[in-house]
Amino acid sequence: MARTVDPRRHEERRLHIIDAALTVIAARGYERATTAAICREARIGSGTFFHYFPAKVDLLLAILELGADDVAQLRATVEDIEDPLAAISRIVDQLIDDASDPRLGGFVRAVAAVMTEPKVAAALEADERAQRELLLEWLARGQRTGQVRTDLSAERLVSWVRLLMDGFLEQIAADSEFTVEQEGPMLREAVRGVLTGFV
Amino acid sequence: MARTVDPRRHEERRLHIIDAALTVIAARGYERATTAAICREARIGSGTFFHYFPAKVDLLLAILELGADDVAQLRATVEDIEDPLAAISRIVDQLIDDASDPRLGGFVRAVAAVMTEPKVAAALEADERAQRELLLEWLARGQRTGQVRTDLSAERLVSWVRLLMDGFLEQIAADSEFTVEQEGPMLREAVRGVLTGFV
Amino acid sequence: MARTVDPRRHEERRLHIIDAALTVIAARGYERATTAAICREARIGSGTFFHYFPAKVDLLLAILELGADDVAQLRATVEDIEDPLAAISRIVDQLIDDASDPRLGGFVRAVAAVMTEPKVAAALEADERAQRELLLEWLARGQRTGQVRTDLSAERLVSWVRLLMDGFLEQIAADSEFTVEQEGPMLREAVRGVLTGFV
Amino acid sequence: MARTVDPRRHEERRLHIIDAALTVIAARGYERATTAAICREARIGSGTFFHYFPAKVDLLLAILELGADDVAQLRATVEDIEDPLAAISRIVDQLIDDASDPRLGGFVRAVAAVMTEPKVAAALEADERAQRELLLEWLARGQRTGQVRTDLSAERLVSWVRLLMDGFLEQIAADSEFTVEQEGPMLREAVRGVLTGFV
DNA sequence: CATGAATGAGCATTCATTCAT
DNA sequence: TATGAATGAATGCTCATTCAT
Repeated sequence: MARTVDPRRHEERRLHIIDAALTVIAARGYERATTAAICREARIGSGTFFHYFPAKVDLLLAILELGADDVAQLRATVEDIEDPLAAISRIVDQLIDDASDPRLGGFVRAVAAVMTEPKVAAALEADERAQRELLLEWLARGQRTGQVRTDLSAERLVSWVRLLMDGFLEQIAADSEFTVEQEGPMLREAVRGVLTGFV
Repeated sequence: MARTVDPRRHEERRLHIIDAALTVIAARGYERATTAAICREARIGSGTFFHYFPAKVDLLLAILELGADDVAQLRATVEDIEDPLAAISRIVDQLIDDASDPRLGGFVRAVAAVMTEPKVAAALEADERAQRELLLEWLARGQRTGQVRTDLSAERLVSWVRLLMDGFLEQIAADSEFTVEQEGPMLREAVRGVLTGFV
Repeated sequence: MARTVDPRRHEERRLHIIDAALTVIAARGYERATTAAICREARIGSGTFFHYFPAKVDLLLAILELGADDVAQLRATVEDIEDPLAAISRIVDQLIDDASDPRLGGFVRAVAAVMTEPKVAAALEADERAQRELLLEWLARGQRTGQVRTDLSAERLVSWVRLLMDGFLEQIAADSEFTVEQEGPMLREAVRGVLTGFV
Repeated sequence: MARTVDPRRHEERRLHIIDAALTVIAARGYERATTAAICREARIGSGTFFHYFPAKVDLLLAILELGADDVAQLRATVEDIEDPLAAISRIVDQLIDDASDPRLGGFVRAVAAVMTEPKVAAALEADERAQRELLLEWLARGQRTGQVRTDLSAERLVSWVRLLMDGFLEQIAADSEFTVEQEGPMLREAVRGVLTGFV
């Protein structure tokens, strides 16, 4: 009668726990998101939790992994776009889309606070690098086509686009008047302003 | 008639602990900054810590209080400036100055992760409000003088300036290539760009 | 469908901890009965302790609860007795029985020292009230049948019976020559003396 | 200019601290009566406290010492009385007098809870022994004169008188309706009842 | 003498993790 | 596989006591 794992069910449940964790971590921060609270939210026993994740930190790592996947997918999505500025716009749109999940801001804050943990730092850095690389390619291309200013290095421009994106997420999280719907377009404008120079 | 408290020494020591705490909290985050670690950094006994702060959270509150004082002082500093854009520039310069302390970024992250705590949330909101109000006044004045765009409300513009400032701090903390010296001028430029439109 | 809680085992373990606590508290007093000492006595880990009781004080409350149950049971036991004096005698016998547990005296002392704690005070008052009420009913009945003196109010008589009972417990605890076996009968006699007057 | 101790002032202050301690200990119990609270009550600095008492426990010991002195004084007071029953009555009266200080009951409870401490146990036992001895002498004398029952050993009778006295104190402390004024005479009656047999 | 700042041992409690069922 | 009872290391905090002024 011993049936081995149903991988589908396993993955489904794993994602269910991740989703619950996202909710709890975004609301309380990583340290205050106790495994007990996550299990309650996910309606599972604590034992089950550790069936799916060897340790609490691995749950965080799994979420970051998912983020890395998203970047890979985004990279594929924009691959076929011709116009560099359009591609970058698409990347920014993706952030705006993601920011619609009200948990994202809180989660990003939460993760930032655990950067000490070497494993988290590594995962985060990989994520960061992937995102920067994606931007870097399109910015460099834009510079080559003359659509993006060249008085700043592509690397610096990446940092500034990231600055806008991070700042955007933070404002969304911090200020209830600052809504994705209203400010999303402004973000696009600001990114374009940074890339073309403010004049 | 015995010697009683020397308020000077008391305040000095208090600031010493706060300084040590700033270091540890910035490096590890609030939760992981154990009182033991802070005491070690400050070279004091645990009893001494609680002699100066009734609870760990009050230390955090004290630091935020210091931040509120800084805002008040900044407000006084710019009071006499005539040109609104110059005043705003001065405010941005202050941030750039503050950001030279490499701990600030980590500390801001750390605080963001504890916003759950009602007392911290209240203090943070007060801080935030003070900063926004200061900006708001000068932005509104700038709008009246026609130096600042008026197609966006002053409130929204405040949010965008804050977005740039928060994002700047985050990049400073996250990216070692992103230095205050090099990017400070760019921040001023970006703020001006936001306020005048990126035409 | 995994095995869930076995309520029987849970209750058993809970009582085991309570029993250990009774020993330690009686010996050292409540404050000096550290949770660590109780855990050692019960041969459990500190985590287990707090698995069964949310806080140390709740353990004390649980013990007092048990006492309240005993009073309820005693009330039921004497319910069918006809003769008021016999019923009161039965109540006194119960105390004498309980006093055979050498820990009782120490425990009573220990509890008395924690009466500051509001929750403890409330529980203790409830206990006290239950005991007084039980006595009161039978004393009043005894007064109506003429077996109990009526020159003192039933309430005052209750206080005096309680005085004897509390004093008895205290002597048992304090004086090794004062044994339940030898002095129990004398207590019965003294109670009867109080109720009928010492002519 | 160095003047040595003024013994009068020293003793005065010492008693002042003891008085404050009595208040605090009676209200909170010994463990919860922090030295800080006692110092606050006595309006002295914590350093001063330890000038007068080497350790907190020594304060308790000093209070018990005072109790022992009272017994000695009581012994002297009754020395000249002829009638044993009158002498015993005088001893009981002393208790009733002492019980007028509403702190006594709480203090007795508090001390009972610290009996673990060997030094306290020793002091308490000395106190206890002194009181018992005083009673014993007069009870034995009463037995010899035929005024006190002889079917119980003098030692047992002592225990019973103590039982009444302890129980009286406890009721005073526990029951606000049970007042010294009203119940004092009843205590005298009860003691007499115990000594002569309840018939 | 009087003071209170400084100390650290000791305590209650939390929480990630293990494991028998 | 899923569960939750059991665990103990780690943490924030209290408080008696010391000592320089």
